[in-house]
Amino acid sequence: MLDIKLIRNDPEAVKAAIARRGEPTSVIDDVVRLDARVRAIGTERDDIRAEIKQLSKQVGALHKDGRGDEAAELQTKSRALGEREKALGEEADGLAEELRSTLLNVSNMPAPDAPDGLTEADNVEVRVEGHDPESYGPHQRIPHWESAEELGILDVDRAVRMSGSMFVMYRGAGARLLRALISYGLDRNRDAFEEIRPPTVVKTETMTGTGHLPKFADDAYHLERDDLWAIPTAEVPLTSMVAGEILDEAELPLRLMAHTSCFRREAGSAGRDTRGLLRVHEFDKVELYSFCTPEQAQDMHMEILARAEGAIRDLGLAHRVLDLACGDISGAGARTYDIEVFAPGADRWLEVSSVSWCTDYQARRANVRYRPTEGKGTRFVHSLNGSGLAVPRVWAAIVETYRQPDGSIRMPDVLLPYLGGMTEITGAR
RNA sequence: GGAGACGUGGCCGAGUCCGGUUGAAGGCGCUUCCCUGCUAAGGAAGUAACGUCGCAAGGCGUUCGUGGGUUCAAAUCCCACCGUCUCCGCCA
Repeated sequence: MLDIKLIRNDPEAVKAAIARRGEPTSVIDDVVRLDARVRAIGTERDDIRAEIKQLSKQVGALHKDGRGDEAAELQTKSRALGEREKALGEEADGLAEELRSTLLNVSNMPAPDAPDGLTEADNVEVRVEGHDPESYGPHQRIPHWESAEELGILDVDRAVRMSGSMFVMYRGAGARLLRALISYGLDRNRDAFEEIRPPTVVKTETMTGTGHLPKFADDAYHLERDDLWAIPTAEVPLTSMVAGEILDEAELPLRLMAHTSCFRREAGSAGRDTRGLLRVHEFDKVELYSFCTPEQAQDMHMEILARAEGAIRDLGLAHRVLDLACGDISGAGARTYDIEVFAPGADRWLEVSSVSWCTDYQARRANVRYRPTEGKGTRFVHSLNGSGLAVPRVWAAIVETYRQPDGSIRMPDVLLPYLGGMTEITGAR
């Protein structure tokens, strides 16, 4: 969430920033109004509390001296104050809650240099690499859901039978390729990132802490009996890892990475992208994540982008980098770059990574701070995240890009160390 | 799943039975200063976060796992939840 003090001091600037996303700015006025009332009532309540504390001390002293009558008098007075305090308290709490929930629905302010525009059509293409539409042979123009099924390395029908539509199953060499991609994705970042294997199922509290609830409840899987949620991304447990903590500046930047399954109901996109691996309910992903100081954030954003893009580039996949327009940046982000690979068979660009700089927006909500080495007090950290490797779509792009005229699929060189001598896929085994 | 014990500041650890200047003894750690040829030892002072008011000094409030309740007053009493530990059962 946004800094209430910033809104208080300069509501117009905040409104201007929010407007760039195409979101209504009237909520800012609501926030300012609520905030003023919360503070006014809060001050009054605090004064009464202070008075009650004073009286209570006196009561104690009087009892000790055996002056019960005088004490009883003060008690009556204090009791009356207590009722007033309670009433004020309820009002203050109610308003504070309203303020908080209003504030939670305000998205982060886009970075000043994020491109203008409200839709993905306004995204700015930063660069394209390795893409030449003329260069693809007819053998590469076969969508993976056809070629992979034919080779027996992807089995959608049976997965659907056991789990429903939009679930998939990899088999044989296909499963091995998937596993190789995960190891590859983790290993190439091992120089700087700590590998985490977090739980994939978390409490309601945890999902709420990262802002995935209540807003995206419809998009997440819920285990009702135990009131647990399947994570939509490793971002959830990674953020929660340090939620509420105060870090030392010396430990920053904290770099974390995690491979997990990610679960998404895709409630809003039923019927779209249903073929093959374009959009699935459960997928593997290697997530890169960092907490750092505001000063380190810019470089860290570039570092994560470079690492995510590097992984795609070294796999030899055609790809492009987009600088997202304000209106297309997700709620917590201030600046986001997307990486899309080109899948020649499906004949379309597939988003495989979204690298976001969330400034202190997430940290404020999760309450992650750090203690500066110089100076006193605490500051909120900045958080950044990006998919290091979203497996299914990369898998699909490899299967399509590396398909040979004879129908076999050559393996990218960088994956060979993970494939135990398998240089091509000619069948499931 | 059953039975029991427990959850206090950066850490260890008193206080909880018998509620009252206890935001919390003592210790460790850390910071600054003194002493000292250097280091160690020793001495002195300081050492939570957040909110709010204030130019500031500082005042007030909140926080002893979390949330409720009782009371003039709660770390202390009651309830619920979360978590940890021990024993038993079960089990990859």
